[in-house]
Amino acid sequence: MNQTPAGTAERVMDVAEALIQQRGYGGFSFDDVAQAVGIRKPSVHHHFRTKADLVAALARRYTERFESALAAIDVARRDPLARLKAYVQLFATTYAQDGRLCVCGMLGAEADALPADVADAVAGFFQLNLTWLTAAFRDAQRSGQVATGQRAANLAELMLSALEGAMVVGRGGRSGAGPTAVGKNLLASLAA
Amino acid sequence: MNQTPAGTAERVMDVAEALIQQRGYGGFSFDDVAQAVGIRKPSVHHHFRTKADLVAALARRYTERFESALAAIDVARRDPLARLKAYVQLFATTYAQDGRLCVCGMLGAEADALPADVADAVAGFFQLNLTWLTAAFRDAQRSGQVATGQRAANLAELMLSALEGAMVVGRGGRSGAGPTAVGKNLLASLAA
DNA sequence: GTCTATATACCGATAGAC
DNA sequence: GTCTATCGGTATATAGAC
Repeated sequence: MNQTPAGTAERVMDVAEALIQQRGYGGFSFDDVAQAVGIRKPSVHHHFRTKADLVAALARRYTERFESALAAIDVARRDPLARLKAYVQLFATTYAQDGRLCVCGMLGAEADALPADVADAVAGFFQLNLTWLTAAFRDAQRSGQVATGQRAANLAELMLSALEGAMVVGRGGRSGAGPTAVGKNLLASLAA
Repeated sequence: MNQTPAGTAERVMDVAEALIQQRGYGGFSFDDVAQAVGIRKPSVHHHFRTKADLVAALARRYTERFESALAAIDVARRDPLARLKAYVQLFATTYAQDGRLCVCGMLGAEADALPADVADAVAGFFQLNLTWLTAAFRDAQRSGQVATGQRAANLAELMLSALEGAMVVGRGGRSGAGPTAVGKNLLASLAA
């Protein structure tokens, strides 16, 4: 009647996710994960046959959670600009955890070295974000809160790029303020 | 009288640089470099004692070349906005080579997994860029080409973040337009 | 300056007992 | 579901001949 101790696979993904955010796909091993979870390396393989399986599953879970967060913003906020500000906060919260990068930002940088399944999951994350942001900017332009000189899809890519890049610059350059300030400054610059 | 065949160390750095731009610090080995250069692994160690030495030297060379490119822009262009457009082109040229990332953008993402010497070199690159961009935006604001609502230092971080992020999003998301379009759209949005 | 050979460690992954 | 033991491969790095 007792199946999985209700959560080992999830704990494995939790640990692997944090390691990817800190060191990247090539920067962690099954042994790292095993030690942090408190089991042995073959036990990790029992839950995820290969490293590609583990990271692809983790990237899909990350994307699903992000999708839920976006849906929650749509429910909680009706003001278009308030939605965009809440979106920035999503990245800020991640970065506030010891300077952790977005999982798919890190994996996107390493895209050339990733298994196909993982690269596909990363592409799905970016597509999800661009679609949501495009709609949000379109609404913000219609409500007169964002200038209409640029196409909404272009503003979406600009926003996503700025936030992903702000994490990289903030971490690599040490002095960078991170996604909170960059997102805030971008929205201020785009105001109608 | 014959010293180094005048260039093996440089060829090693050339190859390692391209591999980092494609796969990251953890994604290439001395053997990869040796094969691409056409020598054996211990010969690479003869020129650079450790991997950290190689990558730190390579990152410093990259920063020096970037510094020269910035100086060349200052000489060739007097118009502040034209200088910013030329800056965008620096990133666009890199990305146009098979979607190569900025060396320090890639290394910045991996910062937590980097030897101290390498991380220091990466931080120097970002600092150089932020300093130059801050001066360029300050001049563009004074000439009336860029809106004055934001501090020049904040616009500098926004621009650098957007360009670094555009490479990550463009590569990871496949559909992304890359730094050329993102930089152009940002400058258009910031116009006075 | 380049080579062969090697030391040592770690990697992802599997076999099979409990 | 977790374990011990291990395979085969590759990593960084060094010793010493040419």
